[in-house]
Amino acid sequence: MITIKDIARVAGVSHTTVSRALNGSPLIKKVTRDKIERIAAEMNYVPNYSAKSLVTKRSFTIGLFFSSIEQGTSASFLVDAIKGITHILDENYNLTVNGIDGVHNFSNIQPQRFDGILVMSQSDEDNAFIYHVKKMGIPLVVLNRQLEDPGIMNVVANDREGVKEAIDYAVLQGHRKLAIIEGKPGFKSSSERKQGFMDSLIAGRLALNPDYFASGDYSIESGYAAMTALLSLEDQPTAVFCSNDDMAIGAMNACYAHKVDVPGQISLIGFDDIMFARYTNPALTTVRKPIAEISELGMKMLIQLLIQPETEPQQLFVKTGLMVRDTVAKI
Amino acid sequence: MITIKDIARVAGVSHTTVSRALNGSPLIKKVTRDKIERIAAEMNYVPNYSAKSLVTKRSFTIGLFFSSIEQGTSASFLVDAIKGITHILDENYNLTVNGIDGVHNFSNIQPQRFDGILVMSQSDEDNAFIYHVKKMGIPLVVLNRQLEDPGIMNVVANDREGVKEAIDYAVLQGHRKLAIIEGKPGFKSSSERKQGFMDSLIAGRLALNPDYFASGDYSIESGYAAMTALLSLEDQPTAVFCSNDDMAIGAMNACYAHKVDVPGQISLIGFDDIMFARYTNPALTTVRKPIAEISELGMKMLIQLLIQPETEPQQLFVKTGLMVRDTVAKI
DNA sequence: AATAGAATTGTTAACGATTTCAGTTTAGTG
DNA sequence: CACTAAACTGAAATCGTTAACAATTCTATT
Repeated sequence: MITIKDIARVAGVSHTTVSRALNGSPLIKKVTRDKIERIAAEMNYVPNYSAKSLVTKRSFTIGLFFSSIEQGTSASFLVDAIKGITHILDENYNLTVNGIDGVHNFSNIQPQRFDGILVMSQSDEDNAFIYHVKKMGIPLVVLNRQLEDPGIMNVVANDREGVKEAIDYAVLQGHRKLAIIEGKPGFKSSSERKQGFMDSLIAGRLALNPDYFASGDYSIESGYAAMTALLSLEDQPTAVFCSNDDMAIGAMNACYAHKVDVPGQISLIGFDDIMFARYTNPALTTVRKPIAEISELGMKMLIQLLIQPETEPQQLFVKTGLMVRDTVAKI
Repeated sequence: MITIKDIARVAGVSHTTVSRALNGSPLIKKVTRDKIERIAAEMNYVPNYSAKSLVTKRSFTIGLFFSSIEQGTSASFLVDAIKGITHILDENYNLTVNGIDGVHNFSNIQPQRFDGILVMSQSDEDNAFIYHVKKMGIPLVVLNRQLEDPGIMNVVANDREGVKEAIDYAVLQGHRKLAIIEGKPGFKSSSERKQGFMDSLIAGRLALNPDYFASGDYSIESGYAAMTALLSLEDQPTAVFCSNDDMAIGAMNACYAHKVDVPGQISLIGFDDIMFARYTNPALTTVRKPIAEISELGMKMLIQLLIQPETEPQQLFVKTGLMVRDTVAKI
């Protein structure tokens, strides 16, 4: 492996000069810099990042942490997040991916090992991790889950508003009896989406029927079960909002199994707009959650934080969008 | 930040002794080791990995490279792979995730930065990257795509055999007119699956009708288009093998759009067994491809390679399995 | 009690970069 | 032409660790 000293020898300068030339220091004459850069290229020089890190105390790695990758994290989620991030991230930074539930030893999470950390958070349980990162003084952006703490940079979708818009649309189509299949208890997104649902009903002066609040946990199976329960009701709802697309797919399966026509008998609305949403039969009307945009924006904020550690933390909202497809009937 | 020298001062020994004690060297007396470990724990010592890396020339990071994460990589794929790997990987190793199409500068790929590399390969085009890694002498395991080169550790599913088994099953159900929607041209998996398809037909002494070979590219849309073409045929097939589940979903949509009953009029078989396969209507009969197992096994081989660089490369096959569900009719 | 040999521990020099401070050119000014 | 400021370059220290080799302390043997 060739080092700056080798280059220095060939160029007839000190290794200090080489270091400066290669790092764009203004102290170096143009001709010297050009010569050194040429020689470095010719010799296929690649800097040793361990040495760099040791002295600059920067690790050149960004950590992306999910609540869990073993369970509960829908697949498209992870991909879109990684896409959004690598899209922005400088090529000689490393992006590491981990589940928070997989780090048993917080001591590995220190400034020394991560220049910055992105947390794709789904649950309050992540807070222990988040506060550890904060305490360690590592630049941090929390994505996807709205935080109470204004001291942490936070990028989220406006779930509540997005759901309200979707339910408003269903009401506009004539629906008066609307049910919800709720998300995983304890997840902030669950309560936000439920709020959006209720906001719309209240704004439309519609009754909140306790029978129409079915519980779920974001899994396909729970959507199936909740829908089955809803279908067994004396007074069936005409439209059901599912707190994510996976549950909507489960719900659609339940309808299929019980020979209930969608949207003829029951209308369905999902949340997320996963890739398959447009390919269910009929195609699922849902709220698009822009994970890639959230991640991209989050990464941008993190970079900002790396450059200017004193940047004031803010809470940024990314707009959701209603994707009108074929599962909501006009009645 | 506290260093081994701080510990040495407190313990009244040299920093070398501390280093040895903390790294399990047999040269250290038990009482000394115990004392040092106790002090280190009390002082919340965490080793500086940059310094460690600099002198040991190990980076403590493993690179996972996909052909692309921008396109063509189905979501569940990536998640399952990461799951399988993190499951095995030691906690103080970092796992970085990247698209090969995202590395424009091969010079960043060196032994210095990666202790080992896993390539989740889909296309021949990855070869340039793969051979760069090999040339650099970085321990390497290629997953998912079968390589010609016996000099590289390779873990793959037995696609061909898996498909043959599935088609055999369809033939057993009475199907005589079978079509295939092929995968993305240039992908090894495409030709392997096609081969398995043909193997079965030949073994069953069935004719190979050129009209029944429709081209696709693994995308949902291409499945839709190919199925539409197949449906316009004078003499329609009774069963269609789709080279992956995404295309099968597209194909199912095409049937739905053309009011063709599945499996009443046309039977469908997929490949991969993605999470949604069991929730299509009707549920998709498909071949399960064990990505998590492949990744896990691959990671194990890589660890083996890290310990014993001279381990003989081998080609390992992981078994696929036929998931019989509801899209193949008995006729 | 002396001593060889084994068992521990310590000294010092890397590893490959950046950075501080000092030294040397070069250019500009009177 | 001398002198000073600006521009550039170099020497040496430093980052936190491991490792080669040297030195010391035990243990057991004579």
